[in-house]
Amino acid sequence: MKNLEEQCQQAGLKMTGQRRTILKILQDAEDHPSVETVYDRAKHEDPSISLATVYRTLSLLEEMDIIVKREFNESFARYDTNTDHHHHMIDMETGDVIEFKNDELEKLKLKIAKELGYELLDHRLDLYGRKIKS
Amino acid sequence: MKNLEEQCQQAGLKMTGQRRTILKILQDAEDHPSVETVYDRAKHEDPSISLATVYRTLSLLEEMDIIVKREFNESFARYDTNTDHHHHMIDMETGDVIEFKNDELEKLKLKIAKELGYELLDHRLDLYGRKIKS
DNA sequence: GTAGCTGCAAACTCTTTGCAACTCT
DNA sequence: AGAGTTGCAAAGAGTTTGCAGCTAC
Repeated sequence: MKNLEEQCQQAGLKMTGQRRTILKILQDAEDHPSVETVYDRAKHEDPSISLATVYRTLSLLEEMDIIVKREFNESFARYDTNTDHHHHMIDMETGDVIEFKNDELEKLKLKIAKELGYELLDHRLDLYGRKIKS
Repeated sequence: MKNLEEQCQQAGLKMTGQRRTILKILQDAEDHPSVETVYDRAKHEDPSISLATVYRTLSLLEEMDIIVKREFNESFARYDTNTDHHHHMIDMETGDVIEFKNDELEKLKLKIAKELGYELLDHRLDLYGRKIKS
């Protein structure tokens, strides 16, 4: 993934301490953190940071297509740092989110859209399951 | 689709006027109404019905697996009266939601889950697109 | 008669926003 | 210096809940 700080600077955003903190958290994130999670991690670095700033920054980054907002069947949103096209397997016991790609699926979804008479602009596939103990 | 009123009665629910009203609306619905939409339609039949009752009834029906709660990328939930397994093509220009089924997809999703080491409990595929003018 | 249901209003959760103070450039 | 950013607290949307009265069984 590209350097987020550079991308933001080039877009003309002011690089404040709070933004640097949030960008670093996103860059390092290997999960799909909620706003609250980003806020908790940020407070660790900078205890004075506010939740409002986290909300504002994440919305901003989403508009810039730097991160993607995801709404699984939860009461809150999560953010996805990896903007490559992929899908999600959600572990219903632990809440873990596993990313995967699948070429067959990519072909199939185009075919389905075409059959319905639509040009495909976006899509999502979320699988919900339970880990099989082996 | 089976008669909703019967299903509810058999489950031991009291058949109040409000419930009858809501069940009729769901039975007749050909779309994926939000809580507010169900409420609006219900008030038409019975102006004294309350939003809280609509919320309570829909949650109840969802727990009984009579309807399915859907969260598209909107700030509110919709309910799906058709519990057959199907997916959605969302028209990004009009907001229309088209249902479809696809056997190939059903097979593929099972295969993917298995490869990831998961037992599949639920899933969703939403396609977002624009109608092709012919 | 009574368990369960209802309407109302208050409360709750997640998110957004107005504003005065502050800070990057 | 000035536009953009921040923290705070208040407000907003959507949803849930406690309670006293009501209703189906």
